Amino acid sequence: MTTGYFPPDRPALTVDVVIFRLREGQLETLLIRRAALPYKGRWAIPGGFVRADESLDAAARRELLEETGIKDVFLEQLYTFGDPRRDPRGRVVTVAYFALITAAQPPPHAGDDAAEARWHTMPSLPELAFDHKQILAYALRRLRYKLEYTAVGFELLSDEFTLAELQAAYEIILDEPLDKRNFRRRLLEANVIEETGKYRSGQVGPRAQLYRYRTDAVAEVKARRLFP
Amino acid sequence: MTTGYFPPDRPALTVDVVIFRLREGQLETLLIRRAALPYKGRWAIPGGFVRADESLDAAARRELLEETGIKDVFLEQLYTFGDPRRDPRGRVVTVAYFALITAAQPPPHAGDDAAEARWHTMPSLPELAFDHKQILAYALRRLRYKLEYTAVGFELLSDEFTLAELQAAYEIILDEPLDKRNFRRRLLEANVIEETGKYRSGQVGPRAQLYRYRTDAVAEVKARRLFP
DNA sequence: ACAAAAGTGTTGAGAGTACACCCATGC
DNA sequence: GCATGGGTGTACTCTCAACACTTTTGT
Repeated sequence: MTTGYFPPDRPALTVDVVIFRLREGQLETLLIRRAALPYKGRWAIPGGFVRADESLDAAARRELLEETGIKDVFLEQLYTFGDPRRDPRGRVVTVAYFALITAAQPPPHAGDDAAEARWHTMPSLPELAFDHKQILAYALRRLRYKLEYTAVGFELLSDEFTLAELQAAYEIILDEPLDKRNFRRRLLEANVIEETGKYRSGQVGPRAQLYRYRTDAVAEVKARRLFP
Repeated sequence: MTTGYFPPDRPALTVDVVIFRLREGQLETLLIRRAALPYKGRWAIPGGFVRADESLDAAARRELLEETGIKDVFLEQLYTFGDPRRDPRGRVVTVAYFALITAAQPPPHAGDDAAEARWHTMPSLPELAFDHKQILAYALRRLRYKLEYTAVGFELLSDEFTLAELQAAYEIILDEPLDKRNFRRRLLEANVIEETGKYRSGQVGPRAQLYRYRTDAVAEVKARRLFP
């Protein structure tokens, strides 16, 4: 950092928020259809300009609220994309975030800069505006990665959940089947969830114990070191 | 992303590059003493404004070259810091990078915005300008983290190195002793280094085999999953 | 000859993985 | 009564961690 001089030509700064949820056995992300040029009519990750007096986190949180009406969710800075030609209008640098929300949230409402807002299932996405395909791929990679060494999976479920639901969430995101007994044992031994004493019933079959995430749990896993 | 309208008041955008090297058994970082207000005379992480036509990576690379005369090093984006009050002059958002270089590099030369550039050993640092203490702490955490699941340690050594040197590097950064036999076995089994056939001699004791990093090695480690 | 540093294997403990059946409930 | 889904234990394999001596070379 920097001289006392301030450059006159500054890039515009935006935040883009990749929002994930699980629904009906699928991973979904919220996209908006652009109402304005450039890329008018294309789908894009929701986002907007950072205001003069707000932090980046606050800007991301505000965009999330405006797009979906949701607050108090998991939100994490992802990466900053700054290729000079990523926006045909001129220099726009974007700080990408990713958010995880539960399926039981109010439906999105299109903002003034979006003609439409809709959930898209992850494997089958439309063409995206700008470099948003790249940003989304990055977000998905990060989600999978975080899932493996962090207790972030709970952010996609409601407060109380069964172990079967949690396992299903992991299987959807990691895209591989998991062993039920091993899953349960490890999760319980890790001491990050606790029984609520309540049960989910109504379906065919026995009632399932409901669990909740232990807020006092420290759920970071040490990676197995290779070096060394 | 965004309407067709472009906001008139944009934050200034800088890159700051935390540069690490190992020297004489210590982890060092390059700091510059600020020649201008604010924080005149304080030590700071080298950095500068992003130019209109360059990517963020290019800006970081340019700053690194200007501060140290070095190119072709390990450089990675770290995090973007955007608190509205982090710079008293006004809104400045900075994209932090971190770089790893070998000790055998030309000495730094102070740029026009720095009164002085000097290497500081990591545990004992002076007071820093802006939020640079926080940025540096973040960079160190990331370095340690990366070291455990990535083959990044080699970036701090010269092209050819002995296993003892590599182990010493790990011990300095992780700040804990490592077992020699386990270290060697695991590293060799991981297949990321190869013998050069040459030896380091001159010191008391037997000659030590020199190794080099295998450029074709894929050196990412799967984390041990906790969830599930 | 002595000090410094390189190199080399084995064992025990713990974690990870694979695998199948019984029982409660709703229809 | 039957289909669905919840819940439970064990054995094997592999990885990880702890640990000490011999040999080479420079002074």
